[in-house]
Amino acid sequence: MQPRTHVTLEDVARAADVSLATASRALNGMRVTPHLRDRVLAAAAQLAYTPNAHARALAGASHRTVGVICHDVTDPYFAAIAGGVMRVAGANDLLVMLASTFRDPEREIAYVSMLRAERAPAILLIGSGFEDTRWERAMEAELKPYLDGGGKVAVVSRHRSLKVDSVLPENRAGAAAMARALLELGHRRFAVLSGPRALTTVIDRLGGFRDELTAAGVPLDAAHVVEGPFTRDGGYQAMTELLDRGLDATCVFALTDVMAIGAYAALRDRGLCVPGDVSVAGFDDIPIVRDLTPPLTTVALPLREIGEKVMELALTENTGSRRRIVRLTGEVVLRASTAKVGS
Amino acid sequence: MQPRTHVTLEDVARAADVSLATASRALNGMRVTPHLRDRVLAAAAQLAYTPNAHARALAGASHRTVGVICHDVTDPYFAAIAGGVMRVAGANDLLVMLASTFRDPEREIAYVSMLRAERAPAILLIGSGFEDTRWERAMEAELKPYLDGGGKVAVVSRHRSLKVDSVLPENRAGAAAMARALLELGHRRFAVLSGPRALTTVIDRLGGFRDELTAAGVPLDAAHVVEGPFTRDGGYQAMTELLDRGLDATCVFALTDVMAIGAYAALRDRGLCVPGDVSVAGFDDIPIVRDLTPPLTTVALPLREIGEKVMELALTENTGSRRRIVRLTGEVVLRASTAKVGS
DNA sequence: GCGCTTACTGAAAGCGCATTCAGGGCTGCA
DNA sequence: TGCAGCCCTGAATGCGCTTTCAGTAAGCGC
Repeated sequence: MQPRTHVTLEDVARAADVSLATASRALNGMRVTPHLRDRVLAAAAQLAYTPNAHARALAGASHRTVGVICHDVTDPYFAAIAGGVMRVAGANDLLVMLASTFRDPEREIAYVSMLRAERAPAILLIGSGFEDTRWERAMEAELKPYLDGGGKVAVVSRHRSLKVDSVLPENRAGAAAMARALLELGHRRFAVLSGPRALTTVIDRLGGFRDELTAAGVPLDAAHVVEGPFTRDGGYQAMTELLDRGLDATCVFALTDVMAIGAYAALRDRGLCVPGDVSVAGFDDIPIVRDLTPPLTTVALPLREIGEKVMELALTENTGSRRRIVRLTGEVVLRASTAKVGS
Repeated sequence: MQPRTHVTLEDVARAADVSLATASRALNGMRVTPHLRDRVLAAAAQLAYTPNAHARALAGASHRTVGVICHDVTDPYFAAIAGGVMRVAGANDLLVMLASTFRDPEREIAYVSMLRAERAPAILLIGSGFEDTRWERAMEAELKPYLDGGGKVAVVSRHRSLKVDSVLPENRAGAAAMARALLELGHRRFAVLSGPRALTTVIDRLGGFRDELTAAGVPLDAAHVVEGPFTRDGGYQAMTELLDRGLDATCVFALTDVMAIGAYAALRDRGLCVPGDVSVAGFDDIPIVRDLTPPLTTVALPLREIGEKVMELALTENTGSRRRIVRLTGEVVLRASTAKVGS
């Protein structure tokens, strides 16, 4: 902000002809003679006075801006969760500082540092941590003094090594349930559109899916797992690679809906039909997938609720001695993108 | 934040056995004897010192958190623009406070007030203002002292009465171009899925479309314009209403892509084909519409660029005497959702 | 009407930092 | 060796606010 001078509390006090302390009290709703209070309020309104949040925070009043860090706001998955966070934040008269790391761990840490500097009362980390322990260590180191200082941290889908309150979608169970559902449809030859191996989300979803298949006697060949970034284009590329290799699967499981969208496009570009030629399933149930053609079979996560819960975790005191974990189950939703084999 | 005490600059100075001033200078990269500087830096690292952004802001250093207010982060249109804003913000080492009003004007003003209190160096307003002058007045009143205090404001698609730097998509021209394109395809009977009449975006897009049709001798019957909120469900409802009335149009123009998505669903639920039974066109070109079936004909706006530009406007000084206006043109992109009449 | 409690008010301290203003060590030149 | 001049350091000030602490006026019972 420019060096231009602002209206300060002192100006208001002078205009109302009361002391600074009285003006402060009047503005903060503490007991003040009605007569004086009115004068202060009138003066404040007349001068368009806005208290300086920095001075206020510095003087001890807790301030009301929480920090939220996600990978990418333009991704519907994060947008939906952020929406839930903001609903709860708004209801509690909180401002949200939303940062997008664009999947750069370095930037993520830089953001936490800035949020620490802001003395945000809470920091929310949304989205997979990097299994790469180097970064998780750095993050822990960054978070520790913050927590010691009384800050609150809550996370979604984060690496377990971070000892903080968490919202954990049941990725493993959800993927396993999807495996069962697909097996039930008669599929035996699967391919997986996977994400960066380092992400905990990938480990859980891929692991859950693979283990369930293995248990059913239908092992998943490593050659049928293709990796790509968790984006629409990543899904497109991965699907294309699969096709180039000569896909011999009847069903493709994309670890996220966004990747499945890319897979649809790749399939369409090759003239292949979903689910006629190949069934496709996703994970997350972002709002748009029910409007795809065909609507996507997926594991439905209560995205908005995830956002609400993580904000609530940060807002409520943890009275117990252990960190709290809210587990939210995903439910398989069968839509038209998956067909019975042989039908 | 809790009353728990933080590591302060004083602690660092003491640990490094230098004065407070020297510690401050060392940390801020000003000239200090290397020997002392190293000691300070080492002490800071060792104590996990994080400068208090509030104290810093209060002491005069400009602080680095800009405010962005949009209607709804979960809407891909706003998410895409926010993405652009964040890219530029990130490149400039700025934090973004992103607030979602959920289309409540009262909340929008409350957010501006909070941002003023935060002494954010810039406030960005993304999305249609409410033509209802009552709110625009209130917003002006809120913004005036902020601007007088040296704050920067930049807006996207905002009502013209706000005299601030603006990014303006060419809504009117874009809609007119779309009208021409559709006429060229042979369509003569149109329907429009419109949004809240009060929004400037609605006025421009609807006006541009209608005027162009009228000019071509194909007036748009008021009964063929249905209003709904700018959401997927709003589009669904509006389309359904049109269908219930006995739609006799060959082409439906949705004022936003998001509404068009809802229209697709409504049409599908009635067993109607796009574009076989009716052509559909949208506006915005949010990323997902090219993955719809059929891909949506729309007016493509450079959404990310819009976000980048508005952030840049706020970051650069306006040297001229008049407010700056960046006009971005939309381009008609014909995809498979619109067909030639009779073909 | 006097003394005491109660209820507000106002002065002042201090939150953590950037910055100004002097003062002191040092270099360089004579 | 002496003095001007420069650079760097440290003490002190103030940013705008909340909050304590002391003080004063009002209210009450006697």
